[in-house]
Amino acid sequence: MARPLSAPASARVAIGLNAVLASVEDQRPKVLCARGPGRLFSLPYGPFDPERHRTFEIGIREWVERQTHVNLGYVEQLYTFGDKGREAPAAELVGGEASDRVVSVGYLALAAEPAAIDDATAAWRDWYDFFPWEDWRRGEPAMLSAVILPGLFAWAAQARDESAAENRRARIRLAFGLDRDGWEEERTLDRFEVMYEAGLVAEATRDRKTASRPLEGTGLEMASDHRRILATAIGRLRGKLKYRPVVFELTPPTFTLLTLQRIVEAIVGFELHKQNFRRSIEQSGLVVRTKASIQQTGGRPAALFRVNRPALTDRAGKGLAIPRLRQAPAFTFPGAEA
Amino acid sequence: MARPLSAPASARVAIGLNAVLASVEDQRPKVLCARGPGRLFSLPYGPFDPERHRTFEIGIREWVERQTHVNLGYVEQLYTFGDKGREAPAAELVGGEASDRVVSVGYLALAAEPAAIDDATAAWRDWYDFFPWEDWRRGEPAMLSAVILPGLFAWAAQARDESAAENRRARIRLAFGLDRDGWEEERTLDRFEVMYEAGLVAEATRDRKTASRPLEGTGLEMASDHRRILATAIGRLRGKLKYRPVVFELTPPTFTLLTLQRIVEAIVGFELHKQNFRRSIEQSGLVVRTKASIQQTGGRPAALFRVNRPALTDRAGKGLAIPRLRQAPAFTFPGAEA
DNA sequence: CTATATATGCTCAGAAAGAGCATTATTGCG
DNA sequence: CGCAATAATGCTCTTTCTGAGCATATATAG
Repeated sequence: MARPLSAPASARVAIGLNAVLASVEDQRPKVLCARGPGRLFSLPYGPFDPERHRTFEIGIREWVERQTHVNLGYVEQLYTFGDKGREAPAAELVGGEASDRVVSVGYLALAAEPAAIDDATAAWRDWYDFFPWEDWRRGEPAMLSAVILPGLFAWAAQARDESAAENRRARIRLAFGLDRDGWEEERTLDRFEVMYEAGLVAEATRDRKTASRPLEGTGLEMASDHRRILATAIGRLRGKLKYRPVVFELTPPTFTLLTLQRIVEAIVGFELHKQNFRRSIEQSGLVVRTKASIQQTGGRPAALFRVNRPALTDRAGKGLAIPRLRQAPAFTFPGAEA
Repeated sequence: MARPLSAPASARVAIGLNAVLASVEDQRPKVLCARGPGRLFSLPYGPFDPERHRTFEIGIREWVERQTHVNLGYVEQLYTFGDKGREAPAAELVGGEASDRVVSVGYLALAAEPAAIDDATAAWRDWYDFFPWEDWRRGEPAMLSAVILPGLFAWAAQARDESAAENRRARIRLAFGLDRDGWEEERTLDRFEVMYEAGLVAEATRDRKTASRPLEGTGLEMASDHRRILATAIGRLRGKLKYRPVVFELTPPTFTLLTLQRIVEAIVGFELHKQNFRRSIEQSGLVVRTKASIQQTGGRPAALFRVNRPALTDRAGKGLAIPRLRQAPAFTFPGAEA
């Protein structure tokens, strides 16, 4: 079992740090974007400099905070992306020579509010601009059954043999909740990857040279594999909500329970049962009622709450209950499936 | 917002792949270990060669399978470790010059059974040799209240001010379940990190030059930060069991429900309620009863089950229920705490 | 045949989760 | 002012999930 202490020089690669800096504003989940090569949106990216940064996290915090003046409350490593071909498009712009391998470590960071960005090349974007099919707050997104699922089924049908086709169908079922489990909001990445493989998103046609054209309604393209990273981040955040009290990294100092609910809904992408949401939040002990209350437009004034900081560290083990409304009616699988 | 397409040459680093290859044999969770420098145990390690491997996962599979002849069923990226100082000990062996930064991407892999290793320098070890306090199957490990907690409390008491001390105490409470939530098996990494910071494990005394001596009963030392990686893997696997049917990567082709239960218990580190475990397994539809049965030593013969493969992909969304027995009586916090 | 050791079947109680009804406060308008 | 509209809050009910434990069935070892 070889254990070389250092890799051959040929094996050196550059490491980049990608940040998905998320925030919720006005019932919209936002992500900080830059304009990459070819005017594509991209995630803010900074090289990791081993000379200056003792850890990745220090590196990420430093350059994000310096460039955006946003104080990162919460930072979490997402995934390390090292697939070949990630940088292919860039290499081709440069002239077709074999591109340097760039490995990037993706981070998820949360900010309480989308601070003004002083850089004209950067802006906060609603993350559903990139994943319109992920927002079910106003019901099932139309492009799902109109465009995406038909496209996926066609792709499944093109498989070389029946076993491969069944395999593709199973992946579609799982990712899009066509089986008894229904739509699982945290499968964001699975959904994007199936769509990518099926050639339904712009990145797919760009990365391969094949002619399958991306469809309308499959969201905005991003540079490199940034949309995949963003999908990973959304899925991770959606999952994390349930078992860690991370929402409070996104809340203002004081908020009503409905505000809190809207923030959660913006992230998970569907509406919650109001009364049950309050019940579980109040029981959790993660928030405390302040004496103040606030009246929004028409309606009984709402009590203002604030985070119960000590409970946050003590009970870091608990997340929020996500009381769904009636399970969205599962799609029926056209042909071949029940 | 700078987005350099390639990092300066100074920023290049070597990437290593570390594998935690886990298996369960004879009611013991095992991990494949090599003997590192200084005869310390280490995790198998291979350099990532961007020329040869299109993805990390391909790289990991290739060299682990080649060297161990174990077919990796399940492979999952764990975390990317890039902290400075990770390789300090090695560098010092080499002569004290500034060590090259090595970033390592840790992977968790599962194998159905610990295949014979043809390499004298490698061996399967019970992972509780490294984390004896994590095995509660025969009740609370003695060294916890005898050695570890006292050590941690002493560390908390040494904090510079009361606020820092309370902070340390909160971390200890959370990691070791001293508060109302009780012991949470998946907090393996938190526990190890607190112990490391408190100087209770051998790695801590080795890495700093300080004189705090590691205590008896705090497990076997590993090279570099491999024990941290292993702790991450154990925690991840323990958590994953609950929401993905990964156990079946560790089972023989056919097994009794008790065998399955023992495998789960080996991983989570505590005993389960037998009847409730069966109930949930049978309801899950993840296994099917075969006609065969088997009689072990004394006792009614047990039905043999096998995995229900189609259900595994379809219902990949569900994990196993972990029906705990009576919550282990929470420790009481000495002094200062209730 | 008896003592033991499991495997299996079932029941019961309490907690958690999903739904929906009823009441209470405010604002905007005739 | 009285009424409609809009939320915020309080509660109840039912269904599931979970934790525990009792009872019965089927082997093996004397």
